[in-house]
Amino acid sequence: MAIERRPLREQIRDELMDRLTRGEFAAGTDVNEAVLAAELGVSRTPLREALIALAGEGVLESSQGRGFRFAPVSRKEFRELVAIVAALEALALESSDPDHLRTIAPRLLDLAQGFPDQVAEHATVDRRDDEWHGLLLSGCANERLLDLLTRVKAGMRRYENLVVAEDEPVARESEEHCEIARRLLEDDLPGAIAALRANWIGGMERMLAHLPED
Amino acid sequence: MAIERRPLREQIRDELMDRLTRGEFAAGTDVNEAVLAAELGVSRTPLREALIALAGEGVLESSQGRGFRFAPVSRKEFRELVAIVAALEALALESSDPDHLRTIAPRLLDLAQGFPDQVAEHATVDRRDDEWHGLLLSGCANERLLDLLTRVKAGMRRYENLVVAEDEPVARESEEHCEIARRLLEDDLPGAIAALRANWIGGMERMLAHLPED
DNA sequence: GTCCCGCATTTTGTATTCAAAATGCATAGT
DNA sequence: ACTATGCATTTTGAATACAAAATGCGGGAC
Repeated sequence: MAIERRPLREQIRDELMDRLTRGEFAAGTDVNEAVLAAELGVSRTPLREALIALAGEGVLESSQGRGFRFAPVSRKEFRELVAIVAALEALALESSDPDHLRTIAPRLLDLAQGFPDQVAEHATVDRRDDEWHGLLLSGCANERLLDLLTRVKAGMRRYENLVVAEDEPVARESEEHCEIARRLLEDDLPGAIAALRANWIGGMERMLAHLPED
Repeated sequence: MAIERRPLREQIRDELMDRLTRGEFAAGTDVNEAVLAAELGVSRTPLREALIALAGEGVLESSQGRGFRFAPVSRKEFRELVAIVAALEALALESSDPDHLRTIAPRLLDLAQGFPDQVAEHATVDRRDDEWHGLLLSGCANERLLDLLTRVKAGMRRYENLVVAEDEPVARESEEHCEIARRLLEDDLPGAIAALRANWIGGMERMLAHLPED
């Protein structure tokens, strides 16, 4: 039995991210520390520590005397975040071991091909997408880069539940993943990186189409 | 008179970064919260909040029950950080307004040419380097990217005071900056980006040569 | 009726207190 | 002599208490 021994602030951070992903917090709304702390069954101290950590990831904003609020969303920021993640994942791929990439390529192809047909709800699609990208980057030895990526992606999570789910984009996404995997199979790293960039940019466009105007 | 009205945690964070840059904290050493808080004249609460923020930037590490320590340095991590910053600055340049770049190119050239001759101490060189890169990125509209860059660069600051200062590298740095500026003058954005990457990689090599082995 | 001022209330920011875990040392046992 | 165990001390983690700032409301002036 591995008993849970982590600081409360981390558990709270994770719990808040979970709730955020579930759409329980509206962007732009204030955090009431006392209420939230009571709800979580902890004191304000570790809660505030978690809030500060999340503010560092761009999930929250804070202003003097006014506390924390869930960062407002905007099409502009979404584009910015996608550009950053695309560049970072491209770098991660670039600095991955080519042998390892060749090894995982078949599995990546399988994953991408296997699931597009079966209808899945939004959350499932996202989870599978995360898994796929996780495997793609599993050969990157740059730990700081992987750290940074997870943090930036955390900042993107608040956009996931804003888009209206559709069928077509899922199929498109799958096709793009296949394309990347195929390039890797052929040892065409530059091609794979270009396809990866295209995947992010394309995904962004598709999501922007379903994002409400500011 | 603009009176200082910022949360203590932010002032503390800045003060700690200042001290870190001055080399007052050795990498790998533990933080004693009570002692440091007393030294700064604040309570442990805002100090811990600052420490958590710095941990999010990779300057500190924390482990359950053992508190915070200044993150150990390694040649591996340094290479990782440089790779990240190079990619991010390249992206920033890529997404800058070409007109603006052309406008600032002369000033960049001036700055790069003006100062290599005069001998300057390490801290001055770094500050000037920061200023130059700041100007270079001044046309980037991606706010999240600029934010991220400053945070990642903060994580790099602990390496600055580890290298033994030399004369030759400064001159080399200056020449590379000139090269970048010239490319921008000629409207050669891809060339400028390549030169920028080379500048980071080259600077890394030069610093690595003066970094002690792990 | 509207605007402004001041007070009461709420909420955040910081300090202090308490609890729990880790560290170090001394001692007993092998 | 070396290891292990128990206790005292130190240090962190979390909760509570206190102070200061912001918000909201009601009354009065115009």
